[in-house]
Amino acid sequence: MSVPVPAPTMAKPSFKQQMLRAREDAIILAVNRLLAEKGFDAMTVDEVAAEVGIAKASLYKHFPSKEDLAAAAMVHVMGRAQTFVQALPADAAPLDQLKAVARWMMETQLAGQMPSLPSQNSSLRATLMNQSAYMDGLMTVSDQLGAWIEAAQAQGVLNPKLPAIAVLYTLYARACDPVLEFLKANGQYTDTQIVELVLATCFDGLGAR
Amino acid sequence: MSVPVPAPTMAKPSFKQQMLRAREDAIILAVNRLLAEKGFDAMTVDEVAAEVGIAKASLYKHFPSKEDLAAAAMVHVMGRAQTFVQALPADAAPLDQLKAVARWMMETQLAGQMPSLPSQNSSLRATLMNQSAYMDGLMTVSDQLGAWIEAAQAQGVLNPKLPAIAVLYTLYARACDPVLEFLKANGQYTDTQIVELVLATCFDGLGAR
DNA sequence: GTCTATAGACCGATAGAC
DNA sequence: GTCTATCGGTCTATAGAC
Repeated sequence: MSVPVPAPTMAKPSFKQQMLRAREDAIILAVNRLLAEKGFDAMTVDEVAAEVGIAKASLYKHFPSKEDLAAAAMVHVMGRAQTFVQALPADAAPLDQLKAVARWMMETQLAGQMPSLPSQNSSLRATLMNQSAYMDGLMTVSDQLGAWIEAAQAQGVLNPKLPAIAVLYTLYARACDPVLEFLKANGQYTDTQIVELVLATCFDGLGAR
Repeated sequence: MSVPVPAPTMAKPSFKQQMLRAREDAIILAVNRLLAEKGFDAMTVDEVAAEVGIAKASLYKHFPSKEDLAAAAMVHVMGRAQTFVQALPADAAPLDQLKAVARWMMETQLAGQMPSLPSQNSSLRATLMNQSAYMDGLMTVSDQLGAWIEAAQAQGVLNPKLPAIAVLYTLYARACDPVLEFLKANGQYTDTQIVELVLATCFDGLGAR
C-alpha cells in the first residue's frame, strides 16, 4: 500500500530555510551599504556582523571569506542593474536608454548603494570573476549597452568617431564618479540637480554647443 | 681680535643637509610611485623603506607617520601642478589652458605618477588640510582654473549654463578617471590616443556634435 | 535528548609606531 | 628589531528549538 509522500526535490522551503535566506539578504544589504560608504579595505567583518546584528561566526556560515561577502554584494547590484535594464521600455530611443542607465548608476551611487571595490586587489578580482552570476550579468548588460551604443551611433546622435568600448567604459565610470560626491559635499545642489548636471556634462561635454 | 665667522642664517646648506634633502626627495618619489600604483591602504611603510633602500626607522626620522608620507607626496604633485599651470603661455585661449591642464593630469596618471588617496579617510584628510603648502597650491591652482573657466564661458566656448564649480570638479576628476586604466588594460590604444579620446569625451561629450 | 546556531573568546599574521 | 593594535578567520561552550 502506498501513501502520498512529498517529493523531496519539490519541497517548499522550510521555515528555517526562509530564515536563512532572509538573513542572507540582510547581510548583503549591510555589506552593500558599508562597501559604498567606506570601501573594501576599510570595511571590517566585525562591522558587518554588528550591522546585521549577528555573530561573526554566523557570517562565515553563509560566506567563506570577506572577498565572498564583497562578491555577493557585487552580484546583488549587478542583478539590480540587469533588472533595471530589462525593465526599460523596448521602444525608446537608444540614446535615451543609455542616459537612463547612466542616471540609474549615479542615483544608486548618491543613495549610498553602489559598492565600489579597489580594482587593483587581485584576490578580490579572482573571487569576482569566479562568480558566474556576476560575470553573466556583466556580459548581458554590456551586450545590451553595446547594442544601444551602436544603434545611437548609426542614428548619428552619438559621436560615431568614439570607439564603442570607450563609450561603454565612460558610462560604467559614472558608477564611481567622484564629481558626484564633491558636488554633494559642496552642498548647494540637490541630488537630482547633481545627477542632471553630471549627465549633461557626460553627454554634451563641457564645451558650448 | 676677530675672525671671519659664517653667518648662521645665510650659511649654505651643509653636506649633511644636502644628503638629508636628497634622501627626502627619494622618499617622496617612491611614495608617489607606490601611492599611484596601489593606493594608500595597500601601500606599506616597509615597502617604501625597501623601495628607497633605507631602514624603516630612518623613514620615521623624516616623516612622523604614514599619513605624513602620503601628504608629502600630495604636496609634491601639487607643486608640480602649480609649476605646470604657471608655465603655460599667458596669452593662450582660456579653453586651451583648461584642456592643457586636463591633459597633464591624465598623462600624469597614465605615467603612474598621480598619487590617489581615499577621500573618505578622515585622518588622512586632516593631515592634508594641515599642510599649508598643499592647501595654498590647491587654492592657487583652483583660482587660476576658475578664472579660465569664467573667461571661457564669457567667450561662449564653454557651456555657460554649467556652474564653474562643477566644471572645476570635472577637470580635477580627470586625475583619477578609471576610464584611462580600463582603456589601457584593453590594450588597443596608445597612451596618447587614450588621453585624446578621454579629453574629447570630456569637452565634447558622448553625443554627436 | 539531540542537534544546530550563536556569542564571544581566541589565534596568527601583519603593519604601524618608536 | 621590538611592541602593540587590529583584523581576518576559527573554536568551543551554551542556549534554545524540535
